[in-house]
Amino acid sequence: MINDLFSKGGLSLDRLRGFMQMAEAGSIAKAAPGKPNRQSQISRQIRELEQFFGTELTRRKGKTLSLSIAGERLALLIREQLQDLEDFRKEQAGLPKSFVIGAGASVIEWLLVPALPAISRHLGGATLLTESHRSRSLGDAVRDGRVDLAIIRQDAVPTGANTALVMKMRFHLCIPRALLKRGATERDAASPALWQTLAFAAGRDGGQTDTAVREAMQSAGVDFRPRFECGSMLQVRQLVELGACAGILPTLGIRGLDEKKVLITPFAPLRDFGRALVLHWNPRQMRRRGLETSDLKKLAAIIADQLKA
Amino acid sequence: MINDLFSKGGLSLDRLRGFMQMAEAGSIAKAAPGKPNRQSQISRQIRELEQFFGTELTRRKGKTLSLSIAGERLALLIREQLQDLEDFRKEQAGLPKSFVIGAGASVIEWLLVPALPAISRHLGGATLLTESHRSRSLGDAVRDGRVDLAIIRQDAVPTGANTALVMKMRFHLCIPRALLKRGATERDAASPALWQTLAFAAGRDGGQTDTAVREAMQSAGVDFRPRFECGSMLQVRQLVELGACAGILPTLGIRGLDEKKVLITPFAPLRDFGRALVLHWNPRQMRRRGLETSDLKKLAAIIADQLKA
DNA sequence: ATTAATCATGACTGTGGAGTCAGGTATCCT
DNA sequence: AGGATACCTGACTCCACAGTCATGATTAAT
Repeated sequence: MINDLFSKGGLSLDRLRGFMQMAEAGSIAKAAPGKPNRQSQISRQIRELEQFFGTELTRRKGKTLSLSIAGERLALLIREQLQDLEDFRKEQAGLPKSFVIGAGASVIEWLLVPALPAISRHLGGATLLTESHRSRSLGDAVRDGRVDLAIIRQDAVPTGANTALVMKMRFHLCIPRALLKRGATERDAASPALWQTLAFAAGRDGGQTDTAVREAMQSAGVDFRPRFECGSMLQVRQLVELGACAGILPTLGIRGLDEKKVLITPFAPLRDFGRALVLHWNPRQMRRRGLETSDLKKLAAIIADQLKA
Repeated sequence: MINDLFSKGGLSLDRLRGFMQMAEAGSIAKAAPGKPNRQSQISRQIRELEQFFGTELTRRKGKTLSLSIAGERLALLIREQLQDLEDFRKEQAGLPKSFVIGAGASVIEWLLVPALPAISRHLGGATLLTESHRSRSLGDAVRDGRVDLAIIRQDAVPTGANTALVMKMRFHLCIPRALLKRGATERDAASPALWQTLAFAAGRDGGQTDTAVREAMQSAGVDFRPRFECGSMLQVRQLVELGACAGILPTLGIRGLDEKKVLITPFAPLRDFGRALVLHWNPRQMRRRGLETSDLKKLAAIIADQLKA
């Protein structure tokens, strides 16, 4: 019976919350940065929960802490429960729900942010939180409910299900005309020999896109030594826009570039590298939070529409 | 964000539990019988929760209390959450889960109890709790998770889904041979004229079975005045077994009756009244608790097998 | 009108647990 | 080796909340 839960002490919402915070942050220290008192408290709360449940919820792994199998399950359970309570509270108080949407930094900036008002509208005025993550960890975040929705490359999603296509991405070579001879054409721009002489900006985030560009250059025979190596594609675009250098930008990144000032042409070596960007969700999570598959497909369409505007 | 839940006080597991107890019992008084102190506490806990959520969870209905729409939802939510926590605890502690199985009193006695060991075995050694309910309220109990499984007449289940057939029930006229002339046959027993002269025992629980029997007698032209009117069919069977009177028993109730002492024959007026007994469950609830549809169908088969033994 | 339920409220006490501080230990980095 | 980092532990304080009792308000049953 449920009353067994209360027959012995050691269980409280605060403890569950403390444990969940540690689970989300990945370590106690990150869960309470700069607050050593709270750290010791979370440590104790976890120990008390472990006593209550009679199981190790955590495993020492080096000098840091990670979750055991049981801990993973409990963390998932607690997040769902607290979120259900919070949704109930918000609904009763007449407040909008809030959804967390994750994507890479450039996708957020170029695609998601412009679409946020329309998304919120379709979700009944929901509050939206954007979170920047790497593709890899986004899948995990969706799986265990830290992120409600993700915009992510299709190949980074374990299964093809629970996704709706948003757009296909291609790569474009963008060269400020100031760096070219007067009257240069797209044909001129397609020459690797030219690329070798140009100053380039490139990402250096170690992500798939970054790697692909570098490999493509290599196999085109270019000794690719970008003058600027940036932490994100956003910075690459800025440099291109300034006319400081050339760059390879994904479809999303060329919107708003002035074709009079920048020559934009498909980047041939990555012509077949086009990847689909999809909206990804956790079906169980979405069902709990009141979104049907049809809502999600509509959301994907809304985001895709953003590109046409 | 989930942290909003903790930004203001007034939420605690104890309060949620107090509210849920009231919700299950139907009133504060029933939730804490004979404990006026606990009563006042639950009353206060509910008020504090209402303040926390900013909603009325209860409605005064006469001198007693009932749940509002929001209250119903919250109660359902809390029961699920506490049960999930309890399941987690049990699992981690290596203890078996516990399941609540509901049915009518006679079904429990005649069908369910003999099958309990096999059911427990199939559920991995689960602890089983039987609960006697009327058909009508069983449906509700399954719907909101107070009862995990129910054995119930098919026509008492709102939708045909979420059920598996256990058996078909028919009605049998059972007459102690001591009340008949020596050498009486089944044919003799089928005469309404005889019925009129026999002492009968009948249920008087106002249930569908009871009503059907009385109506059938009436339309057979019998002025049906049972000598014994019993609260349950169990008592009817006892009286028949004692040889004190005749009775109409469902298929389940004739097992173990000594045919040498009791003449058992189909009760013709209710020949087409046969009703299916099904195992009924709440799919959402069962998914949460780790039972698949296939498990449940197997359970129904296990219970059905009980009849052959 | 009287009585009995049922729930609500106020005024407490006691306690479990959150919050805080001060070390202590193990591990990693250089 | 020395220092930084991350976690654990013990010893407290303080408070929110469970627990208890007495009483009042409303409604139902007789």
